[in-house]
Amino acid sequence: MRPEDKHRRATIHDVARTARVSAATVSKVLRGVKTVRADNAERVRKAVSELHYRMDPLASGLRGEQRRIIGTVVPDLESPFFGKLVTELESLAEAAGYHMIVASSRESEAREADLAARMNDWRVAGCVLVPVRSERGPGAEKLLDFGMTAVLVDRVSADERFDTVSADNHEASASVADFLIGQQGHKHILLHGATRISKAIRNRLAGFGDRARAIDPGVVIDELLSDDPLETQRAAIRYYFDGQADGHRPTAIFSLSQHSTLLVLSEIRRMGLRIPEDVALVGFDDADWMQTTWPSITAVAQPVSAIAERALTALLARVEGDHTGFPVQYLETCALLIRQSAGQTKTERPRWSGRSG
Amino acid sequence: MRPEDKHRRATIHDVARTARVSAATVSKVLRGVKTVRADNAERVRKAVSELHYRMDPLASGLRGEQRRIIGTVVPDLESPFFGKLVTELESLAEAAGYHMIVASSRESEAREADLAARMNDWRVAGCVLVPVRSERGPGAEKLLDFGMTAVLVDRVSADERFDTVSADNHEASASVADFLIGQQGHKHILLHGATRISKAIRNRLAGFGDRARAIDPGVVIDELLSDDPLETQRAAIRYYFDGQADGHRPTAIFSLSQHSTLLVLSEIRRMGLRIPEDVALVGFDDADWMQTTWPSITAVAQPVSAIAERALTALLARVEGDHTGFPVQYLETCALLIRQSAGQTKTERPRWSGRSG
DNA sequence: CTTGCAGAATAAACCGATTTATCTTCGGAT
DNA sequence: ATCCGAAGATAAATCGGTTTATTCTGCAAG
Repeated sequence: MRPEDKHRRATIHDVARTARVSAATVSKVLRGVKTVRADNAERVRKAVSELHYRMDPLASGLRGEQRRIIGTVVPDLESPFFGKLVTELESLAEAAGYHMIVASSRESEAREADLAARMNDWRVAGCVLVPVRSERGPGAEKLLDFGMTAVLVDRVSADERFDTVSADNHEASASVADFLIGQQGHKHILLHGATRISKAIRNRLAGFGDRARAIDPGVVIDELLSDDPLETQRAAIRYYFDGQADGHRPTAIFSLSQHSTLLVLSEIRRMGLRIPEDVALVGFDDADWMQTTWPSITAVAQPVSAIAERALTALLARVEGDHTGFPVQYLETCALLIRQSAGQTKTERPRWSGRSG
Repeated sequence: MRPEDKHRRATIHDVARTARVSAATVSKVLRGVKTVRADNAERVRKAVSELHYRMDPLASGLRGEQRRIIGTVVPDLESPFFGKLVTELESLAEAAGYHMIVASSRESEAREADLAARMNDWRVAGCVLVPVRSERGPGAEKLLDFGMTAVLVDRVSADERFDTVSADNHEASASVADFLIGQQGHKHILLHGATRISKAIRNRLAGFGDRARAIDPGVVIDELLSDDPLETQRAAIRYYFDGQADGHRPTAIFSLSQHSTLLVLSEIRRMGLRIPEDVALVGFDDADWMQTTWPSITAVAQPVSAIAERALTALLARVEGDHTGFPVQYLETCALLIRQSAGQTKTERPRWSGRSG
C-alpha cells in the first residue's frame, strides 16, 4: 500500500481501495449520483477525508465533450471595471460549480482571436468574451467557427449569433443629454472620446446625439474623437478651445470614457478654466477618485454586478439547457451620479461641500 | 474515416493516420524532439495544418507529474497594481510556453488557502502567490504542505521556505523620509495607513521611521493606523486634526497605501486645508489620477514590471532547474515621483485656486 | 423452486496526449 | 557475409478520472 508515499496524491483508485468499492462507485458518490447503497457511500466519504482526496479537475473532464470550465476574455485587466467584472464572474461561476480561466487580449484583436482558439483548446463549457472592438470581431468569428457556446459582453450591440450583455450605453447617454440640455439648459456641448472603434463608445455618442436633438434641435454639439497618442490628444483639446471665441465656447463637456475624463479634466485645469462655472463636466464610467477629487466629477456608473450576473446566467442557461433559442440582447441600466462638476447645487460650501461618500 | 464529423476536433491520432506515422512520432515532432526523419516530420506538419490540429493542453499534461501551467493568486483584481502584475506575469509565462490561470482571494485568507489547494489540484508547475497578509499566511502553509514550487510576491519579507519578490518598501519609505525631513525640513509628520496586518505596510512604516530618526531624532511622527470601516477612519482623521493645536499640526502626511492617500486627500479637502501650503502629502503607490488631480500628488511608484519579471524568472528557475538552492529575497527599487502635493515648485498655478487663499 | 426484474456494483473501455520498452533499419566494421 | 550499434519508428502502458456494458444481488411474482 503506497498512497502515503512521499508526496504522491491520492487518486480515485486509492479511495476505491480504501473504501473497498470500485472506482466507478467512488465517482458516483462524488458526483451525487443516487444509485449507491448508503453504507458504501458512507465508507467512500470516510476514505475521501482520510486520504485527503481531491479530484483532478482536468482528468475529470477528459472523457466528456466539455469540461466544467468557463473561459473569460477581457481587453485588459488593469482597469477596475474589467477587474471587477472578472471577479464577479469568477464568483458566480464557482457558485455554479465551474472553474474559470481568465485571459487578457491586451486590446489586440489578433490576440483576441488567439485566446478564443485557446479557450477552445481547453474545451471550456462556455466563454464570456469582451471583444476589443465589437461583436463582429475576430474573436466572435472564431467562437462561431468552433461552435462554442458564448456570451459577448460590454463592447457590443445586438447580435444574431450570440447573446450579448452590456450597459445600456445609449439610454445612459441619452439621460446625460436630458440632464445637461433639458435640465441645465446647456446650448453648446463638447463630446470627447478617445476612440472611435469601440462599439460602446459609438453607442454613447449616438445615444447622446439622438436625445439632444430631440430635446433641442438648436443645440450645438462638437465632437473631438481620436486615437492619437496622448500628447496629440492633449494638444487637440487646447487647440479646440483656442479656436472658440469666448462667447462660443462650450458650456459643458461629456467625456465618453474614463480615460477621456481624466484627459479632459487635466487640460481644463491646465487652461485655467473653472469647473463647473466655466464649463461643466460629465464623464461616462465612474471611478473611485472621481468622488474625492475637487471638484468631484459627475459620472455615469456602469452596473458591473448586474452585467456579470446576467452574462453568466445567460451563458449557463445555454450551456446546460436550451442551446437553440434566439440570441437575446440584454441591456443593463446605468446610474447617473451627480456631483460637483455638473449639476450639484453648491449652496453648502462651508468647509468643503460634504458627503463625498 | 471521420475526423471531419460535425465539430469533432482532430486528435493526435487523426494526425498520425493522415501522415501515416504513429502517434508517438507526431508527439515528437510537435515537441521538437530531433530523432525524427525529415520526410516524416514534414508529412506530420502538413497533416497538422490540413486538419487544423491543436493539441489539448490538458490531456497533454495528464501523464506527467506537472503540467505546463503557472497558477497565480492575488488578493484582488480590481486594483490596477495587481491587474498590471497579472497581465505582465501572463505575458511572460506565455513567452516561456506556459499557460497561466489566475484567481483572486478577495482579501480573504481562508480563500487564499482554498485557492492554493485548487492550484495543487490543477497540478500547476509553479505558483505565484500574493498573500493577503504576509508570507506566513495559510496560503503559503498549504503550498508548503503540498510541496509545490512557488514564489511569494508583494506583501512579504524574507522567507526561509520560498523565494520572495517585492518592492523595496523599506528603502522607498526611507527615501520619502529623506525627502520630507532631510530635504524639505518637516518636523512633524503624520503617517496614515489603512491596515496594520499587511507586511508591505509594516515595512513602509518601519522604513520611514528608521530613517526619520536617523536624520533628525527630534522629528515628531504620529501614526494613524486602523482597519475600521471607511466612515470611522474619516472621522478619526478629522478628530486627529481637531485635537492638534494650530502650531502643532503636522506639516506633512505620508499615506501608506493608495486607498489611504485617497482617504486623506478627501478629508484634508473637507477640512479646508491647502496642499501643500498647510500640509504636504506623499502617497505610497502611484495611480493615474494622481498626476491629473489638482494638486497633483507626489507618490512612490512601484516597479510592477520588474517585480513580475523577477517573480516569473525565479519561479521558472525553480521549476525547470535547481529545486534545492536557498530561498532568495528579491527587493525591487521604487521611484519617488515628485509632484505638486509635496516638493514641486508651483510656478504655474491655475487661477481658480485663488478662491480660498 | 424457478423466473423476472430492478437496483447496485464493477470490470473494462475510453478520453488525448506522453513515455517506455520493443522492434526495424541501415550503414559500417570485422 | 556476418555482426553490431545507433537512429528512428511504434505498440503499448500510463495518467486519473467518466461512462458503458455486464454481472451480481435480493426480492416478489408465477
